[in-house]
Amino acid sequence: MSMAKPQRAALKAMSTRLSRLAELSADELEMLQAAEREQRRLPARRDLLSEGEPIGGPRAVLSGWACRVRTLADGRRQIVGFVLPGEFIGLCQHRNPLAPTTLLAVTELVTCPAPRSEPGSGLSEAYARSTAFDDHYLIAQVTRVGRLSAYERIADTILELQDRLAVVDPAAAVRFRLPLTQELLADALGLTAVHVNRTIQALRRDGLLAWQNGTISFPDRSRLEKLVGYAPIRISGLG
Amino acid sequence: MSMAKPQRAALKAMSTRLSRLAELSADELEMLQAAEREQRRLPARRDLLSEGEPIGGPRAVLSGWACRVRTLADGRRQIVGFVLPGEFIGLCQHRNPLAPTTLLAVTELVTCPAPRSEPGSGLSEAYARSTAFDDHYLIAQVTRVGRLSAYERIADTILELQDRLAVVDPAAAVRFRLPLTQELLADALGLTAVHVNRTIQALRRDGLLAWQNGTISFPDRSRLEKLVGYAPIRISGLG
DNA sequence: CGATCGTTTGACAAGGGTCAAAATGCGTGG
DNA sequence: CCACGCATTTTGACCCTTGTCAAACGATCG
Repeated sequence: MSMAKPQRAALKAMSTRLSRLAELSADELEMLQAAEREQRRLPARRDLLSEGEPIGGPRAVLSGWACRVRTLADGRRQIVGFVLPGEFIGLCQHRNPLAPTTLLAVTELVTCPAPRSEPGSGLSEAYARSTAFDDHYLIAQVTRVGRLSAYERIADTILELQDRLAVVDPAAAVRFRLPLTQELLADALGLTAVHVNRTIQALRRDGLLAWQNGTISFPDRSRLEKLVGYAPIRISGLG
Repeated sequence: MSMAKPQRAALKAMSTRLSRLAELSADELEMLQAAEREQRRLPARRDLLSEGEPIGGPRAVLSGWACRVRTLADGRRQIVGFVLPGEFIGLCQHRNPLAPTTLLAVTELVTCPAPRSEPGSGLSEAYARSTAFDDHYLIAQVTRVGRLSAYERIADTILELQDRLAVVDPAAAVRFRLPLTQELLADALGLTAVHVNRTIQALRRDGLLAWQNGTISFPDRSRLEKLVGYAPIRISGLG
């Protein structure tokens, strides 16, 4: 096998997403693109970071999926959230931070460093907005797991994931690869894999979800949104 | 009854907590104490802020409890977290932020503005650490609601609340007032009030929880901690 | 072509929800 | 001090969603 080295397609999820989050200067854009060339590659199913461990500098995911996991003493697992292309790991304002969760590569992963920003700059605004989105995702996760039925949880999650993917890859708004096993979904949703399986079948039967070979699409997205009360996230006014 | 006007004891939860989170300069401390005199009082059971609404400047809670709520279209409610004395509302780095949750006063509430900090200052480090704690609380909340049994959820929550209260009020480490109805607890834990009630009775029967007239204590805290796998939060190394 | 991982199915169990009513507590006003 | 009204807690009976255990099925990979 030919490991590592460069790859053909340029990966630019970080700069793409950040420039949608705020107005960036030409300098900042260039800096980001330079950072995107310092890639680090990681095999699937590997921990990038363990809970309680000191965090290295902030990094962005350029391709692949990661998830943030809490594992209990008896082996129960809760996935607290996913990290998608263009999103960040370890964005943190204070000194000597420790990882609040373990970070697990769901698929093979390409990451790059997230450059430092000047206070008051466009880039720092973009980071701040990214952080605000992360916050919303966590809040949405609490609500999902706390108050939605299994049926609603699954739909709501996948709807959110589609929106997040589409920020960086417009094609995802039509259909997208979901690289999750039903067991991972279960761990994210506070369910068991068996029940996730049955519930997905129900969604399919109801004509609300198509999931073939790991590719997702929604036959009638707006009906589904209404049914589970999904609404896209807004973090700021005048935006 | 003698309502309102000033109050006897000086409220200083904000400066107390912040100075435990980082080394503050004398100037900063003074600024905080000045801010603590600009109090705003709010009756219990009132919204301070609604989901999706523009946020005013950041504020701290000086006394009383608030909670962050998501309400679904059909009336289901999820409490995403609590805000205790010394903790913040609307700490946010980006411009024109919208509230991600509704903010509800659980008890009567006294708040004050949270002064701006200079980048790189001790105060800004303290804010950053406070934010990191908020993050942890949210992550813990996901894990609780996603993977713990009712019994564990209740214990784990109350243990966490005790630790958080004790930051500002050492006496809370022995026993403290929990101003929550069983219904509020239920909405926080993704349970029903009826089930919360039965579960609390179980905790009492097991000699793990004493709850009389709204005052909580733990007859054997370390046993309880082990039983539910509770561990205090650490956000940073060398700290 | 076995091994392994993920999905699917079935039968059954249990944790927690629902509904309804009784009991308790508490602030208000007489 | 008592009486009322409301909110909260408590109890009981029953039900439903989701979990558990086990096995079969299907893909993918050395």
